[in-house]
Amino acid sequence: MKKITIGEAARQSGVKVPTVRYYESIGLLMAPSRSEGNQRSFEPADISRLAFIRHARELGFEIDAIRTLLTLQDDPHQSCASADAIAKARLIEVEQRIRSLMALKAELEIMVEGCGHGRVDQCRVIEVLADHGQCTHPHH
Amino acid sequence: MKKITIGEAARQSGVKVPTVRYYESIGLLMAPSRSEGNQRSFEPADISRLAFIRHARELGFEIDAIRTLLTLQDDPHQSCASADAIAKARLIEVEQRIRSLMALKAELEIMVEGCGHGRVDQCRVIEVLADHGQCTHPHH
DNA sequence: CTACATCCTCTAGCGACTAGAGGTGCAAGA
DNA sequence: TCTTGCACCTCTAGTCGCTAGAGGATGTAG
Repeated sequence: MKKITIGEAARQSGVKVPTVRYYESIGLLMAPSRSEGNQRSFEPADISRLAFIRHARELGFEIDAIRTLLTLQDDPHQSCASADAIAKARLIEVEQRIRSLMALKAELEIMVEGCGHGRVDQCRVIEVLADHGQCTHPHH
Repeated sequence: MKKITIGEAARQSGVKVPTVRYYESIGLLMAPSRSEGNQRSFEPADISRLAFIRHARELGFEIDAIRTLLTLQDDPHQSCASADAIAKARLIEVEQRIRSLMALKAELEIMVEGCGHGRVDQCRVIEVLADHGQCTHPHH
């Protein structure tokens, strides 16, 4: 079997080298075997696992959630109810975040549009920040 | 003049007590005068400043950006071009974040809808995570 | 054999707080 | 007046998910 270095694993999975080591250190990735000269030697399964982690991180799952998802993946006979619950919770988070950001966007637009590019004492950006009561959408 | 304790300042501004002290420690808030017994004694202007900071934080501005916005607020004769630029940059960030979250939302919905609530080996949540190629929107 | 890239471990730092230990101040009730 | 008990004080360390750097070992190509 060919030896996969940490650099190669990083390239193939899209996870950076120090991050791979970090994942190993927090037990998200099994410590791989080592070469004569103490260098990590990964297997194809490790690359898949890293890609899984990376994708889950991109979707905004927290490390602890990923830990659960990984143990589920490791045992395919389990019920996927936990995985479903984690994904649903994340979906709700994302939906809330989007709503909140939309409100912020509206408020920022008012600030930016109202700015007459003059002096600060006429600036709507500063003014709106100073007085929350002026927000059209007090969602936060 | 009445003395405003840190607890009162926190209540009125909506910033937590330890956070007020933190803001003082990083120089975002002038150190207030102290009472006989070494307790902080705030003035109404400090409350406004804290409310300003809190609002800006809620809008997602970073501490450094807020520092700039505060110096602008302190000198109303300056041009508000910087404030405008900061707000515009933040607006662009928020818009990008919304777009990205919409893509995530779509992907999470596919995962959750596809979940048959059976065993993990048929679970779309795990499957999609394991294979990024299945994403309909590879925006990330 | 000599560069040079890549690897190793270890520690410290990022942002923006938050938690906790261990101690002091102060107002109100007995 | 004393005591209870909350609010205050400083200081350090922890949170999350990495990232950067020091200082050294290994592996490969010319």
